[in-house]
Amino acid sequence: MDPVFSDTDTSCDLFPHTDDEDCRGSVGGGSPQPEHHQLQQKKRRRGRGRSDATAHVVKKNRRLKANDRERNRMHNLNDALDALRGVLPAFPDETKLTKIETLRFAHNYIWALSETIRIADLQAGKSGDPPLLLSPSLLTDSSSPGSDGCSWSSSGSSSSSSPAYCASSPGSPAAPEDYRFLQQDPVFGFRSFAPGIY
DNA sequence: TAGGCCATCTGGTCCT
DNA sequence: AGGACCAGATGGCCTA
Repeated sequence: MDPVFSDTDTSCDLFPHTDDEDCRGSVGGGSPQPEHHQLQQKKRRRGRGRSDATAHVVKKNRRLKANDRERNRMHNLNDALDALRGVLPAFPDETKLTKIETLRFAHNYIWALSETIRIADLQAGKSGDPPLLLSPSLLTDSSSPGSDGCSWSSSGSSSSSSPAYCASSPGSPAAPEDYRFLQQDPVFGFRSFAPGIY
């Protein structure tokens, strides 16, 4: 971190006019010189130093404003991530997804929903039945890998729009037979149910 | 205590 | 010129 612009900086940066000499007195000073020379140097230093200090203050203020904007920007980003967490299936232990987990999970979640729709449409086309979208039976097929008691209810008691908690694995809706290629990610575990994301 | 996650600061770059 | 975006650095907190 640049000590010059750190927030814990001395008043020299923020209030250069309050203790002018203390702040810049050491710059180039220290060596014994004749009095008028010292005075001239002091004047010169003062003139040059003031503009330097002014530029310094301007720079510092700009930096502080930029820091503030950056902070707000990151807060907005975090708010968006929180909103995203809010629409993703929750986890039984209520552990908050990390940022990277949230993004990966959202990616997988969207992918899984798309697959669900695609497969449902295919099945509907074969049988002539009306399209079956997000069927609970489709998503909770107990024979499918990764489905160990997870339930998904679009009209259940838990939530009108969110899938219910998974009993032992976080979040991911159970996959039908067609999802047999889905595998647990060694790192992400059940939270990852789409291949080839990384 | 090491490692992961996070917030914040910072300087660089690009865009308006 | 100023703002937005980005990536690196740093330090704090938490957990295994």
